[in-house]
Amino acid sequence: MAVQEAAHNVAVSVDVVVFSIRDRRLKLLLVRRGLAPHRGRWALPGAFLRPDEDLDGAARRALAESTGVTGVYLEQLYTFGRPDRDPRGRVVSVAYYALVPSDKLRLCAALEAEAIGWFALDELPRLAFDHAEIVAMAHARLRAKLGYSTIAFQFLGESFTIPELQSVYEIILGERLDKRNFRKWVLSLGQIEATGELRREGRHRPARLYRLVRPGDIVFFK
Amino acid sequence: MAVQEAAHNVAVSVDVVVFSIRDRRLKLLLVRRGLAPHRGRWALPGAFLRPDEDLDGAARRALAESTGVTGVYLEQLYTFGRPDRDPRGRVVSVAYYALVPSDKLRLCAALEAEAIGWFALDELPRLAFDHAEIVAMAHARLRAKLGYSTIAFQFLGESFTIPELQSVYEIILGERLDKRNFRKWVLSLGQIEATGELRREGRHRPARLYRLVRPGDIVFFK
DNA sequence: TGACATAGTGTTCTATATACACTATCTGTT
DNA sequence: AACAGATAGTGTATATAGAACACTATGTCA
Repeated sequence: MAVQEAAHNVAVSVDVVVFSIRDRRLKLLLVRRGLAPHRGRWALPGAFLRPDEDLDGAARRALAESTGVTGVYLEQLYTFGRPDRDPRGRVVSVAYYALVPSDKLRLCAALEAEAIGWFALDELPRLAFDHAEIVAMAHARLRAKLGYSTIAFQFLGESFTIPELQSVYEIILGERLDKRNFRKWVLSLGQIEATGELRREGRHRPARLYRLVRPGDIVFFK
Repeated sequence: MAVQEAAHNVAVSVDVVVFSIRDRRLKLLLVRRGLAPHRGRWALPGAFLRPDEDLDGAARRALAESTGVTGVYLEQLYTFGRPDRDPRGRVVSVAYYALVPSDKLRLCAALEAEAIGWFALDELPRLAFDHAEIVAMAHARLRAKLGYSTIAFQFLGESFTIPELQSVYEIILGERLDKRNFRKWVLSLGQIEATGELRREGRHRPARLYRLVRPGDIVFFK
């Protein structure tokens, strides 16, 4: 290939920041490295780019291999390429982040016995490579996008109650919100509609269920 | 290098969308390719990543080599890696965009005789590779960031008048703005202060000059 | 000195965001 | 059956931000 003559050769990897809400906290999935470098340290799930794979495909593969999860929201975040970021050689990493709804997590419970763990964002272990920097950027992007997109709905199943959605916002933003104002705001977006069903849970009044008007789409507003 | 065993080898390039305002229009700099593939077609200025260079450094080098411009605002945009995007082989391109103030452009007037051109965004020629896609994403990012950052000031010199700043917004957004509301808004941000000087230009009342309170910083608001 | 061109200035109205307290409906217990 | 406990659901008043809108000020050049 002609391009290889002019160009320095580099390995390209993808790393994925996998967010989910568990135990009413925002957590991310880490894998414990079995090999050097940084053996035994926690790291983001990742993979090297394969010859006929595009970047999104490599990120989906890395996610599926570590969690078994498919079909979730995935977005490219930033590309990290400091020459010394990997002691094995020149590795440029294209970072992604993924949002996994809690109900998809039960599917991969079997995997959890292995070297995989969910960590709250404020209780992260020391991470391999420059992964702490990647996580910080992913967290900032997630918080920013909450305010002007339907990204938060990706943490919930197909149908959800407004209090459930509110708690997603509260957990990610780290602050309590007024439930009257929240309900008014979310309904004014025109993105959700009542299913007509109720969800009963606990010994109290059941909540109305809603669904996205355009499920699967991420909508930007304002 | 151990990493090369597991990893497919890829060439990494950077491509830079260089924006500037010329003749009261938003334009971008393109270079005419002298070599195959896409010989003779217009393309974004770019470079292959060198062994000891980080990604930002490669982007600054590509910018300097094509325009002679240094010290301008530069931001990573997105990474493009479709397997077939370059017929020479596997090339992953980390795209950047740069904002060049009009007064820096006079410095590289000599270069303009060569295979370099400035093109208005709505009059682009057919571009090489997937560069049209890169340009579209850069333009969208630029417009979005206008509303919540001081990014627009990067198109102006150290001191500027409020009508000059307003025209930057109008050119990029493609719509006229009310000058009373614009002035009120921009002053309310607290990011600029009057220098006390005036700029006389043309046969009319001179305008007050302003400067950024924190020159060099890009500030995000709201 | 008058024509012309752009700079600079305030107020009103509308829409959006915030603050805030009580009633409704279910479960489980006595 | 009724009561306690828990969360769902509702409306109004105030404050803030954005939008619409027309005239005066100050320079140059003929």
